[in-house]
Amino acid sequence: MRQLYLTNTLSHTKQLFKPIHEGHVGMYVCGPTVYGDAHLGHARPGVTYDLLFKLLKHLGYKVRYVRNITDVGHLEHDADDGEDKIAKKARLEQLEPMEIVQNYTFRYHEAMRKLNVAPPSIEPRATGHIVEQIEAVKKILDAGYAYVSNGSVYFDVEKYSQKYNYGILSGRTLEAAIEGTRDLEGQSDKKAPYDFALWKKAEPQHIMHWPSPWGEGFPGWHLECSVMGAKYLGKEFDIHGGGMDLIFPHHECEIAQNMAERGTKGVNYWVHNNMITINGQKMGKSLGNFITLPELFSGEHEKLSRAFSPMTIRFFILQAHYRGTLDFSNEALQAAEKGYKRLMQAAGELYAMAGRKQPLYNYGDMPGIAPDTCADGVSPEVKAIFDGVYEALCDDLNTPIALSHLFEAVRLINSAKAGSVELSKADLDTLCQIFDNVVFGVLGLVDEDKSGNASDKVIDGLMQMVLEERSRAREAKDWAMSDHIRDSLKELGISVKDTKEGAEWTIE
RNA sequence: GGUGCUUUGGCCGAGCGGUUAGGCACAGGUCUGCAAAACCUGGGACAGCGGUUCGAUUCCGCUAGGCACCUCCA
Repeated sequence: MRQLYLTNTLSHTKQLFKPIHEGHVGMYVCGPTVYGDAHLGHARPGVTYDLLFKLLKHLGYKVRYVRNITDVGHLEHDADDGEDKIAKKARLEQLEPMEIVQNYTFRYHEAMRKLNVAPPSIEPRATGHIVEQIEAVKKILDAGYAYVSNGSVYFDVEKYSQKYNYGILSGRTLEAAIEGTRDLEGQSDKKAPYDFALWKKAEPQHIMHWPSPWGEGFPGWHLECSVMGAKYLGKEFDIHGGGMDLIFPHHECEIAQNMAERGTKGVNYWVHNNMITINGQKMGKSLGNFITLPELFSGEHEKLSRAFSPMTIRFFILQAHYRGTLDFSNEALQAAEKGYKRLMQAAGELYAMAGRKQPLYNYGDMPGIAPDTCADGVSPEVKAIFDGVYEALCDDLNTPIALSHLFEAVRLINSAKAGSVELSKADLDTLCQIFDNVVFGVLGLVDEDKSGNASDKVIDGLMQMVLEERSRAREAKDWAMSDHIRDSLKELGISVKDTKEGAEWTIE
């Protein structure tokens, strides 16, 4: 089995990944709070952890991947009057909170499916685990790291800090926390401004609440991930992922809760993806500079020059390393689209040359386990691609490097087609294996032109007919007719290319 | 204010103590009725100033710009 290295936020270094139980991996990722459509920023963890999920499986691990849906407890801000995001949306739209949750969960799943992000093994919801969360609060209270105040329960950060390191993940000190949050005084139920809520009392007008030993209320946001992670993956598990903006306070609080409740930090490897920016600034709901995924797919947004397909978005994300920021622009997406199409085009050529059928992996289907070495008899160029791709992926998910090797493969394939390079059967087989396993498998790319439905067959037939007519015109040197057909098709968004083997066409 | 990150060719985006990442765009060539694609070739970069080193884009310091977190955010 190949060795995988991951950057662990906890140790600030790249570490060899070793699971707790050999051959098995438990992975938890913070999913969305479903009070609005997912935007481009949400696509990043979606794709990144889908990649990690698929890579782990491809490396031979049995993976349990838990990604939650936050449907309660996520407040607008930390003050006592902070309103629950779901409840607020429900109030504004005059809907039952669960209608909001249902609608946006469905739409999130739709967007993820289009991006070919596989569904997780388990997708738990916070409201489905109120009982477990109440139990956790009790344990933290019993352990002495929380206090009840006016119907709410707060985590006692100062008490915790006497024994443990609050700030172990984010690198923040308690002093810094004190400095940073001095403002509100007297107004709060909290003993200290940096304490965080485990359970919040529901005000009379609050529409989401459950009974508890401390009165009617709802769980604090940080608690759900601690509780659901432990429930489905155990008191200690391997990987926890999420956006970098969740490091503090969300994940810091999670560790504190874990230590206080069960005496373990809970997670061995913390993996964080960086943000997508727009004009150099973080794309985010609060800044209002976000573009939702449905908007990207349809092109209906003032900042978009046109629509971009899901695979263009996926490729765009894969072209950057997950720990770096990635800047959105129409130009960058157009470049990504071209690169993606070039890769797919070459894939089609490759399978045709090898006399194989191109696989259409979709939505979580995966090929087999990664071979440790490539077959004997392949050329040095192909071997370099094989090794380079796997080394890059196993080196902290370095997809840009993996893609650069794959574009080497593209050049080889095209050169072979042009006749300037010879590829042996072993070479073709190995390249097919790489495309099967990595391009369509781990990277999760789908050839959008070839993954069509029944109506595409009609189009294929029509196109064949039209191109035969054009071919006849060309044989008769009727260039006017020939060009007229090509131009007319162009207007419909279909481009025709004449090659030695006849005319080829693609939909723009 | 505190903590951390970052500055790479026209654009996006890797890497790294000595040898071309890659994609997009651009220029020339091959091919072609024309075009497109493809292939070949090419230019052009490591914010600035010092230091360490035989040698720095890569390490250190300073300066300037940018960003993130410290409220909710993937």
